Amino acid sequence: MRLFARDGYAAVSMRQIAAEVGVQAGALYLYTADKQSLLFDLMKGHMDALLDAWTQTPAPTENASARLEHFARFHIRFHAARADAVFISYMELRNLTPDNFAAIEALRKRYESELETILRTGQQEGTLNVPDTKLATMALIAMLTGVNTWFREGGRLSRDRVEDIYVDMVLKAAGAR
Amino acid sequence: MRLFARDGYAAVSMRQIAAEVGVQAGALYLYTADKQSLLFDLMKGHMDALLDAWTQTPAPTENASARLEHFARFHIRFHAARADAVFISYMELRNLTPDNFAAIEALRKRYESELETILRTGQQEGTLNVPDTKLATMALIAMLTGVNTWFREGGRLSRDRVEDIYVDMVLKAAGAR
DNA sequence: GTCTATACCACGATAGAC
DNA sequence: GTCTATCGTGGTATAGAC
Repeated sequence: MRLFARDGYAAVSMRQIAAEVGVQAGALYLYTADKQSLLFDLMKGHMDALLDAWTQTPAPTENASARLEHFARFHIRFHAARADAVFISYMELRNLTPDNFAAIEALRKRYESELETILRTGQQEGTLNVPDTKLATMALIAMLTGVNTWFREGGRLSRDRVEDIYVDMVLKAAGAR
Repeated sequence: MRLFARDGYAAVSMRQIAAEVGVQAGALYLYTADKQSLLFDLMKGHMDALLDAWTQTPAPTENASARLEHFARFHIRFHAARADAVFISYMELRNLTPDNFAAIEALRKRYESELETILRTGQQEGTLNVPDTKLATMALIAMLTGVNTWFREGGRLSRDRVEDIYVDMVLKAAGAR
């Protein structure tokens, strides 16, 4: 995972991976069918963990605006804690075989639909005001996941402060009242 | 550019590139020093074109809120028209040599600082309200560039409608009054 | 379960004929 | 300016000894 995240799937050789874990290249094939499976298993594991974690986090019941804040905080925290897996899951999609790609894509859509449901509910009950729930879903996820591209521990702002600031912008963008 | 965008720099061979343009692999080296230069020149060309286009677009003078809307529309339009170059410029950064990476990074920072200046001015004059100009810069750019990951011509919404909706969310997120 | 050795292939880049 | 041919290297994956 570390090597794929740093150099990219196509640029990492099985020999390098073997060296990293302290065996010879041939021994890797006792644990994985081929290089492609290695990539797919990493991505699948990440998406499963994401959906599991979300399902098991108790959501606020008051209104959709509170649930949106809850989602934003969950998203930032979960993704910040797994920068390598997140990076791979966005960057290496094109290196998946068609079947594997479809499987990962389905999981990603399931996660996105969780946010879309919140936005649609908020629109209906009047606690949120988004011009288009589908576009707002994509826009907010892109914004939140973007934290990973620049945030580094020990910088100007703490993780919690960054989270608060992004939550503020997310709620405003979604017209929370 | 098309091959790099579709399969990734590391996965595309000089032989494939040669076949795409209708020559043999050896002939490519009459036009480029090596594969790395090919990537760098594509990225450099894209960033130069971006900064040139922005500099040459007349910006509104009334207030920062108007300039933010102008920036958002410019960003979406410019990036939508060059999906391949944008994709490469974000995905292949790690395949640049350190020197080449630094050169591209400097250009990217120059572009980001254009948006940051708008946000800071708006904060001072009171037409915008962002919790942190640096974070808002990163958040808004991530949101706007995200359009490219899902937008396809001929879908549910026209390009102009998508642009309007994103502008609405950008202005709200930046606390435009 | 891990090693060494290797089959087979494709890579980037260059040389030299035309 | 483009071709064919090739150099040297390194890729994934497997075979078979231990």
